[in-house]
Amino acid sequence: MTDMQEKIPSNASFPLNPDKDGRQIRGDRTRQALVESAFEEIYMHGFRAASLNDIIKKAGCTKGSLYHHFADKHALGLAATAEFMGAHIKELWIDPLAETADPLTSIRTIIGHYAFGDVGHDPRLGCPFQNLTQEMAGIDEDFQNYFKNLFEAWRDALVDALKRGERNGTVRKGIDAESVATLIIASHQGVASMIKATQDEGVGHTATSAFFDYLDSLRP
Amino acid sequence: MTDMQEKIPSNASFPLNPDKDGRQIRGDRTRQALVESAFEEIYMHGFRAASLNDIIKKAGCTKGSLYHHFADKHALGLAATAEFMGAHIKELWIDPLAETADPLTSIRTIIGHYAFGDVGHDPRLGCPFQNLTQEMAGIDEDFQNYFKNLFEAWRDALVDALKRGERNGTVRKGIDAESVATLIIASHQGVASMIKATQDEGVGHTATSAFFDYLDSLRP
DNA sequence: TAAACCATACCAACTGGTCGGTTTGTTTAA
DNA sequence: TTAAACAAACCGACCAGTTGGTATGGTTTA
Repeated sequence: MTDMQEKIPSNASFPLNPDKDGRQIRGDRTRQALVESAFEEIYMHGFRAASLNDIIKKAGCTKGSLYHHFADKHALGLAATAEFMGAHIKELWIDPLAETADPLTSIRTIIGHYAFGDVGHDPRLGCPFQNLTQEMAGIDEDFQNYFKNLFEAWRDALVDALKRGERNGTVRKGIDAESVATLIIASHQGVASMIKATQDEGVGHTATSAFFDYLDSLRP
Repeated sequence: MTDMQEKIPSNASFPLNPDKDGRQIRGDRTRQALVESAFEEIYMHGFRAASLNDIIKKAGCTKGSLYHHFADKHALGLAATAEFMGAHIKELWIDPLAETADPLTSIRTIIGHYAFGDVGHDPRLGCPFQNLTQEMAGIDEDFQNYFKNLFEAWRDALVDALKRGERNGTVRKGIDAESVATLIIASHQGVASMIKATQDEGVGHTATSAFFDYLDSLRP
């Protein structure tokens, strides 16, 4: 259950050999189909409301396969979460921030991606991270820990980039990088939340305008 | 079901007559107990996970009473939502903003209440509005409409106050009041969301510091 | 009496999870 | 080169428990 979380991300080399249907890769394919359909069902209905029967239907396998690969629903959900959410935050936030010399511009670009809806998910369905976080926080320790770690990595990437900006003169000196980083994430999450609440993407554009002004206020 | 939404808020004059146990007020009392325990259960477990059996147990009545007063779970949830959430937003935001001459200071005070946890709910359980919004938005039209209206009233109160501040010189002229108001709500919701996600109230204090700086940047 | 109010027993649908058994691919040994 | 032995992968009927909701009859009050 706990080692599941560490085991999942290491499936990078799939498909190994799509032609030969060996025992190993057949199992891997079933498992991958389960994880993918689990993520979709969880994203659309939430973890608790996601039905295992629907998940296996979408994955094209049966209960037996599911419980061969995963101990229980909890382990499946954790696997799906780790595989997709971690990758999303890493690709869209952590990696771009890691080396940028001008963090405020980078952040503006990233937020712009969200505002214009090319981040791979329907904004009206909410941010997957936000959705699951709100549902599972406080009721499941394993999900809780995963969120906490992911959030810390996210915020640390922002803090590092902001401090780098302070040193090279693209960010006003004297700001509290941790505080600003936290507010940036919170604002972003909040906007996603409001878009979902109102089912109106216009809210995102409206808020983004003021958010960009805020970013500018952090310039020297 | 739809008229329920309009019927609920007009119970302002409760209790009517606690001494005389007439038919009318006996029913009102049962109904009120149901609405209250429904709100608590929904707040703690979410709407879908809230069990009607638990609700009637906490309310001290039975299924018969419940389905005498409400058409179904949906109507009960809507009633509880309208009664408690609407009142909360009105008391904490809309009323104080309605007449203030210095909106930025008022907003700072309101956010301060949340940051120091004296708003009547455990921050780690999340904001009730935020919780329900995230769960029900996009899957239930009636809840959706209620959220949309409440959010608009909330934002309008902020916009009016900010424009008033622009006129009387407590707010910098030339800001986009709608945009700023939207970002303020989003930030606040986002912070609540992050506190719940990390189960760490310190996040609120950290983010609030940067948020106060942002408010100051809106001064003349 | 009539109507509002409440209690109990009950229902079909669905939940996550289990289990005995079958299929399939690999390994071993003759 | 076969065939036996083995284990991973898979199947689907089934389980107990819970859900929201209903049917029906009794009680309280105007």
